[in-house]
Amino acid sequence: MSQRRERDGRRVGGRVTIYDVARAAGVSSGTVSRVLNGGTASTGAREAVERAVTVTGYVPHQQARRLAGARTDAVAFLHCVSSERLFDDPNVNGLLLACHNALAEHDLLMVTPIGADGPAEIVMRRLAAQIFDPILLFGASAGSPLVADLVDRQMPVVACGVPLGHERHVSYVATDDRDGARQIVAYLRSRGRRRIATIAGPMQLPGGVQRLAGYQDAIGGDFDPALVTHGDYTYASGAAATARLLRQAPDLDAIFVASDMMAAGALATLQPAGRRVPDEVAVVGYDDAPIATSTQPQLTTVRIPWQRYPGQLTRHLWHRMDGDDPSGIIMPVELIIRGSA
Amino acid sequence: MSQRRERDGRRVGGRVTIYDVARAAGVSSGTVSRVLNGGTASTGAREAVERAVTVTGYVPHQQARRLAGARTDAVAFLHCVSSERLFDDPNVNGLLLACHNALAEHDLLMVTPIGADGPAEIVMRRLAAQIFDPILLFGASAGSPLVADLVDRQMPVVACGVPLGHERHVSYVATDDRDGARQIVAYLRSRGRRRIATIAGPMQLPGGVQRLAGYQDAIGGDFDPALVTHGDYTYASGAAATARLLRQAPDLDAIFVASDMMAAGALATLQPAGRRVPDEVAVVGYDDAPIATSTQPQLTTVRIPWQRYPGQLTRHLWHRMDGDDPSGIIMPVELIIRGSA
DNA sequence: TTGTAGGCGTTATCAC
DNA sequence: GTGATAACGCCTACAA
Repeated sequence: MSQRRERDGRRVGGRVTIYDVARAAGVSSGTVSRVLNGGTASTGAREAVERAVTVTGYVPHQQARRLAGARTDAVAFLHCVSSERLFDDPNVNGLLLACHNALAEHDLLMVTPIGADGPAEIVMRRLAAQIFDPILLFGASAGSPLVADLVDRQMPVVACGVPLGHERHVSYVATDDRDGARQIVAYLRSRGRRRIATIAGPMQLPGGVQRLAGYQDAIGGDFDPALVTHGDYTYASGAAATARLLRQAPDLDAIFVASDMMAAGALATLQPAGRRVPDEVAVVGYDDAPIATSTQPQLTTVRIPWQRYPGQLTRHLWHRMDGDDPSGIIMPVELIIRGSA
Repeated sequence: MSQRRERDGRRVGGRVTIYDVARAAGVSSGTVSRVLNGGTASTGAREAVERAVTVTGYVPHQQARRLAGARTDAVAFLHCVSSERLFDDPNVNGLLLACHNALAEHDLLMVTPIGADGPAEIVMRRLAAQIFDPILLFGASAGSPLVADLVDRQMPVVACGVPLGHERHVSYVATDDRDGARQIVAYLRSRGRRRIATIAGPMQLPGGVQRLAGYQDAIGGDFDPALVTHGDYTYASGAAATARLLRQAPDLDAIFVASDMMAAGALATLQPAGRRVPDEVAVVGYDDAPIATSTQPQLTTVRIPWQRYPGQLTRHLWHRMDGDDPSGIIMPVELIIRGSA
C-alpha cells in the first residue's frame, strides 16, 4: 500500500519532503526552506531549488509548517448564526463569498464549518481553533465561551460587529448601529411622530444593545419603559412584541423595529388590529433585508454597508496576523426611506 | 506578549501540552496519550489523567497529532459547483447540512471552502489537501486535476456521483441515472410518444453521460442523431438547445431534458413556438428541483434520493478512513409524474 | 500497565 | 550564503 513507485519522475503515494527537494537541488534543507519562504539565498541556489521543486512535485506540509511555528495558509470563517440564515440571507452569503475572494488575493484559503450551529460550538472550539490560526467571527454573542477561548489562545481573530466584552482583545469591523437608531428616531420626530416605541433585539448581540442605546440617546427625556419591548429578530417575535406594545402603549404612533424581519411581523400584527401604516403608526425596520421590499408597504429601514465588510475584514485580519494589536472600525449606515414611515 | 501567566490554575496564552497534563496527573506523557486515545491504562491512571485534563484545560494540538501519524478530526467538503448553486439549490445546501450532522455523530467536523469556484481549484489543491485528510467531493468533473491529485496522494475521498475515470480508486455514492433515463423513455413510449428527443448534460459530468446512455439504451434502434443535443444544465442552454432541436427534428413529440432547469428553458421556448405542452410535445426533466413545481405545466421529472446521501457518504468515508478499499453504491431513482408529460 | 525515546516535516538559530 | 541541529506537540513501538 505504501509502496513508493516512480511515475513521470515523481513519487506516487508517500510524501515528497523538503529533504527530497534538497537532495535534488544539491543543497541543504535549510536552504530550500529559506528559498521557499523568501529568505536570503544565492541566485544559483534559488534556481536549483525552484527547479527541484517542480521536478519533484513538492508541496509543503501545512501541518508540519504550523508545528514548526510558521503560519497556516487557511483562515476559518466561524459563524454563530443558524446555517439556514447562512443560506437564506443574501447579505450573509454574499459576505461569505466576498470574504473568500478578498482572502484569496492574499493567498489564503477560507473555509467554514457549515452546519455547525449553536450546540456544535463545542466542536468548533475543539477543532477549528486548532486547525486554523486566523479566524473570522460572525454573529458571536456576548459572553460566548467560543470568543473567550479564542482570546485566551491569543489567536488572531477579527469579528463582524463589536465583540461585546472583548472589545480590547479582538479586532472588529462594525457599523454604527447606535447612530443608525438615532437617525431613525430623529427622522420619525421630523415627520411629527411623538410616541415612538421600539422593539429591540437580543441584548447578547452587539446590534441589539447598540440599536437600543441609540434609541435612548435620541428619545432622551421622553423615554418611557412602556414603549420598549424585545424580540429575537424573528418574524414571530416581531409580531408578538407588537401585540405587547399595543397593549402597553395604545397611543403609540411609531415603532422602530431592530430588524426588518421583526418589522414584517409588526406590520402583520398592526394591520389586522386596525392601525394603518404609515398613517396611524409609522414602522421603521433595520438591515435593509430582502423582505424590506416585499412587505406592504415597503419598509423604511437602515442599510448596512455590507460591501465594505470583506475589504475591512481582511485588512484587519492581515494586520493581526502581522502581530499588530487588535483594532476596530465602525462604519456609517444609511437611512433608506420607503413607504412604511 | 508570550508571557505565561497563571489564571484560575490554567495557562493563559501559551499552549498546554500533553506534558503538562502528564505532570499534573503524575504519569508519563505516553500514558496520557494512551488514555486519550482509548489505549490500555489502569483505572487509577485513567482517572488521574482525566482530572488533569480538565484542570489544565488541555486541548490536543491537531497539527501535531496529524504529523505524528494520527488522524485529523476534520473532513473537508470540496464542491466543484458554483457557490451560487451551493446557496440556491436546496438539494445541495440541504446535503451540506445533513452531511455535517452525520459526520458530527462520528465527532468529525466538516468544513468547506465556500466561494472556491473553478479557478480557485488550485488553491484548494494546494491547501485543503494538506489540512484535511478525509475529503467529500461534490460535482467533480471527469479528468479534473483535483481528483487525480487526491488519488495520487492516496487520500480517503468519497465522491457524490461516480468519479469518472477514477471509479476504482475513489469511493462514491451515486444514483442510477442511467436507469432513470431508461424509465423516462419507457414512460414516454407508454404514453404513445414516438419521436423522443433529448437535451443531454455536459459529458464531463457523470450525470451527463449516464442520462444520455440510459436514453440510448431505451431508444435502441430508433436512435436518431438529430434528436440529440446538449446543454450545460442552465436555463439559457435549455432554451437554446430546444430551438436547435425544433430545427433539426420538427416532428419531435417529446423531449427528455437532463435537468429541470434546462427543462424550464425548454418550456419557455416550446410554448412561444406554438407547441403545446404536453399535448403536442411532452417534456420530462430531471432532478426534481424546486423549479419543477413552479413551471407551467409542472414538470414530470426524476427524483434523486438526496436524503440517503449523507448516511451513505459518511458510511463510505468511515470505511475509507479505516483503510478499507474504495467502494461504491448506486441508489435507485424515482419517477415523478406531473403535468408536462 | 507504564515509561522512554525516536520520528513525523518544517522552521529557525546557530556557527561556519 | 549555507549547512547542521534543536525545537514544535504528539503518537507508538519497544523495553521494562
